[in-house]
Amino acid sequence: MRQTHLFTKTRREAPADEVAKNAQLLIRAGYIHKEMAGVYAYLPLGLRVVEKIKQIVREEMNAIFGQELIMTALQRKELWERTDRWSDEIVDVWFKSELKAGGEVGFGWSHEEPIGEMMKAHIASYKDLPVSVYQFQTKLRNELRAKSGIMRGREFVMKDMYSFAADEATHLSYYESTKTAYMNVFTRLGVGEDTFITFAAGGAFTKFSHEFQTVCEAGEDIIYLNREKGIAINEEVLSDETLTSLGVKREELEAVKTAEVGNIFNFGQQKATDLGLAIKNEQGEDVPVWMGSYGIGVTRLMGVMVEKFSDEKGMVWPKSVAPYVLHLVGLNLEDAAVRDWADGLYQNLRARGVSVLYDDRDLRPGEKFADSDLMGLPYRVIASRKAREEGKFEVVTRAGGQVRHLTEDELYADFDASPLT
RNA sequence: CGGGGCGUAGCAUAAUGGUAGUGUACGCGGUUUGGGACCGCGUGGCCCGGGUUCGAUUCCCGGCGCCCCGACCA
Repeated sequence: MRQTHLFTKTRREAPADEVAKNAQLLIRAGYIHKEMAGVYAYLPLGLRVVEKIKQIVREEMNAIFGQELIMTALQRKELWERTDRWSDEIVDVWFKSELKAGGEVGFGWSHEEPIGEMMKAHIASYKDLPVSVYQFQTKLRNELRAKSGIMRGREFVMKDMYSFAADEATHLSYYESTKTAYMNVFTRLGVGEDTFITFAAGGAFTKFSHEFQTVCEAGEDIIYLNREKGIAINEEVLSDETLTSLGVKREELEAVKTAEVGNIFNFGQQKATDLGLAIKNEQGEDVPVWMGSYGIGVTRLMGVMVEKFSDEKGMVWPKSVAPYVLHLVGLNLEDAAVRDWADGLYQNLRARGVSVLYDDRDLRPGEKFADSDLMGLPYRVIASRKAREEGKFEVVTRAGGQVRHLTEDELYADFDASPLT
């Protein structure tokens, strides 16, 4: 992408109404646009990041036999009444509206009920199971107080997956496999070492659910961590009873501020019982299905990554999710010979499949470097008069600031050894 | 939902009971060109409604919006 064609531009200052670092940097760099409190649009650069995160999640869900689908944003009232979750007293984040023809609809804040209901039409026997389906949906939640930029909005993208099994062993084994898949996701995003699976409150159906908490100063949660034993406990379930059952002492725990990036629930057979979702077992008897649900906050993760991967100059994206991997910064482009040569380099990089953003704007170097730092692409290659004359490019990594000087062939060899796509 | 704060140009800010200045961004011209250069000219603004007043961006009331702390977060 040529930067002269890129929508949008960077800005020097963040809006006064944004305090959260993630929103400030994402807005300044032109990744997102604030529509209203807790509601953000994703501009071309931001969308590329969202899509990259989604693709990693998609690959890991597919690896545990998840099948992607997409449910509807509008939901039926009767469905939620059946599980007693339509009332605003019970679920306080509903957005609701009315059909012109009469009748109420809800805007999806979760899809457990609709998915369960839909399954009734498609599974009837133990032979149809197990099955696991997932989607990326924009969830709508009427939060009383949106905050922390894109980390807690009223509209956000979430991956939610639902598993259905005929027997407990299959169900529990699947539940366990999602933990591995989730950790794979977080590792690929570069937050694996800072993400812990915690015991959390699980509602009426299980003693505990599990949350995936990433260490992050901007987070809303506090977890108690014992790194040696690999135990992490949410504040809300920290009790003597919990500690005893886990075999840890209070003084062995370290309090850490975190953001919840994932959450998995084991519903057992209760949810299916509530929904009336049953199958025939091998004896021809009707039995409720074993269900689980598994969420990852895609846009929240993006916010967490900005919070963690940034410095005073701007964002520092890891290769796995950067909107482009390489920032080709052209200098001295007022010199037609330099420009032609830099254009050629850009074309060569593209031909090699390198994900490259080419700053072909006719601006002073300082401004280009500042923008480049702010946007935070992992590698910067400088194409200047000097580079052309010396036959070597300055290649800088955004994260560590390492500087290398490579010839064009060395540059390509470097890419071929470790493709920067 | 309880408490606190704030709404002036695309963005950031200043002053003011007598219709508003600066920076940045944007447009034009010129000088510049390896870390947000500079000169000149130009475009552009007081959240909405009501009240007080000769006159309200300013004071008062209401609304709407935004931010923070807490509560909430299946």
